Amino acid sequence: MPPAPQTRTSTTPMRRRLVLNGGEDIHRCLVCEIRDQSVCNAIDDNELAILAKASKQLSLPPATTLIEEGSAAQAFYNVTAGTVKLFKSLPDGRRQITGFADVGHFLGLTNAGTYSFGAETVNTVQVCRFMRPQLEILLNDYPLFERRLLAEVTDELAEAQEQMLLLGRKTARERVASFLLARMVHRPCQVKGEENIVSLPMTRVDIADYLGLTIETVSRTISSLRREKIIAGTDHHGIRVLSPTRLQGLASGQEHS
Amino acid sequence: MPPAPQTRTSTTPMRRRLVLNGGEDIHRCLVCEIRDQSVCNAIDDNELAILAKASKQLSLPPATTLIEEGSAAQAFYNVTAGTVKLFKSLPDGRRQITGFADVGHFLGLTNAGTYSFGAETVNTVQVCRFMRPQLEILLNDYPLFERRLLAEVTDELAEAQEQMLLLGRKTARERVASFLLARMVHRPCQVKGEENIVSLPMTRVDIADYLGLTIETVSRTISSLRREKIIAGTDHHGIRVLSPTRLQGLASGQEHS
DNA sequence: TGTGAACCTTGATTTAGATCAAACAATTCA
DNA sequence: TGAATTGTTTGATCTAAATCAAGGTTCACA
Repeated sequence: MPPAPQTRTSTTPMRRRLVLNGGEDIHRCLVCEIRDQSVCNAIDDNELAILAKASKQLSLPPATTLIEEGSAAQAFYNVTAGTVKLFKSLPDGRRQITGFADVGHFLGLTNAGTYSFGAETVNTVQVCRFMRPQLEILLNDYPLFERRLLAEVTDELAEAQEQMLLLGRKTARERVASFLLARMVHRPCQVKGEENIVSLPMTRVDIADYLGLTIETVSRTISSLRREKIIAGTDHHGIRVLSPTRLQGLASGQEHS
Repeated sequence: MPPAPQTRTSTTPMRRRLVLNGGEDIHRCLVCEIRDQSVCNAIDDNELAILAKASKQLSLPPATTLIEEGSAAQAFYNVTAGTVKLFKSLPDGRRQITGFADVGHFLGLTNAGTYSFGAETVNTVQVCRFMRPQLEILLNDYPLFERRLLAEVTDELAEAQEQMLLLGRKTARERVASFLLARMVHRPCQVKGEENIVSLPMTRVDIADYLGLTIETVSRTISSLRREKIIAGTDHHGIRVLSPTRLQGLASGQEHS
């Protein structure tokens, strides 16, 4: 696709020239289907060319390292397709997945010069990459963008606190139930009549590393929920929730009350 | 102390009048000793009267509820003295402390209309309280303030991720070591020659609820570290670290490598 | 379409930390 | 000052989840 001619208006300040170096299709952001799910919806329609130029779209195969733990913080990513796992590790290899970033989520924000976490694709992923200087220009020039990012980070912090409650105080059963429920609520299956299908693109190892359990415990717990007809298996990467109510009760520890 | 006369300059936009309703000493922020440790350092010296008027200083006794879990989000607090614990609970009473906010830290930021967490003072605490509308005015009028807040929340998220690694993957010994080390590093004792003294204003119950353990395990672990001469007790609320190196090794799981 | 590798499940056994129990400080306040 | 209360330590026992072990599935690709 040939790049469309630049149609900057006279009101655009000169320093925005700095971001106009991507060489990508400037219509990319205009036609982006998930824009209103992400921080990019803070940029006005007639400024989207600037956003497109500030970022570069990348398509990444499964198990690609996006961010190496401890490496220099150079880029910021917005996920437009697929799922990325974020994690922290101990020297002996123990790993904790701190979150899954799927469609509409960003990753790579940090104050330090180096990333304190790693990031790897779970499946085939599309991201828009913003290099740090470009990101800073966006933050400076678009107050709404900064506000949106603040809101997004605040939400992530609330999610992290919920996960601390899970890791510190919930049983294995409660953890698995919480996980399935959260994925059902936050990433509902789009197909009609299939609302209660939870997609699990990640492996059991990833689920275990997210829930602070072993793969054996995750597997046993899922089997047990299946035996009790609370869930039903479609295949290993999809689960149908038969009783959202019971799952909800389990997740908040109200099994025997 | 009588309130000093208002000396607003002619450049102050009219809508800032909205924040000029505190009736407090407008010099409070100017003489605030911990201003440069907090988000307030984003406000220029000659604008500090606005900050003082936008907030109200409160002195709170130990065990005061600042934020009720699930209550309407009406205020934002900046801690200027003492320590506040933030927590989340399950219906049956299990509790996870998600962090301790001490001097210089803020609390109460949320996107939702209600707080998803609770907050209670550990000891005698001084806070500056900003009501939501005032906070929003500050965010709108002072880009630096907003930027500083974004940085602060980003840091908190990184801390939360570190805590998830602790809760999900560390042993009791590693958790206690990490906790002592983090408190030593982030809240160093000011007294000269006493650099390795860690102050623990919270009870064992609080430490246990922060580390995802029971009080018995916390107590036993501290006793064991004392027996091994890695730490020495001053009293129950103070610990001297005898070997920061060994503690650091323990905290990152390198005990037997 | 078959074969190896990666992934998942189930069973037996072990263990770190929880729970139960009791004594021992420290702090409050009458 | 001392009795009550709250907080801490230590010991004995239990258990949820880890570890160890072995099959069973699924998937990629030759």
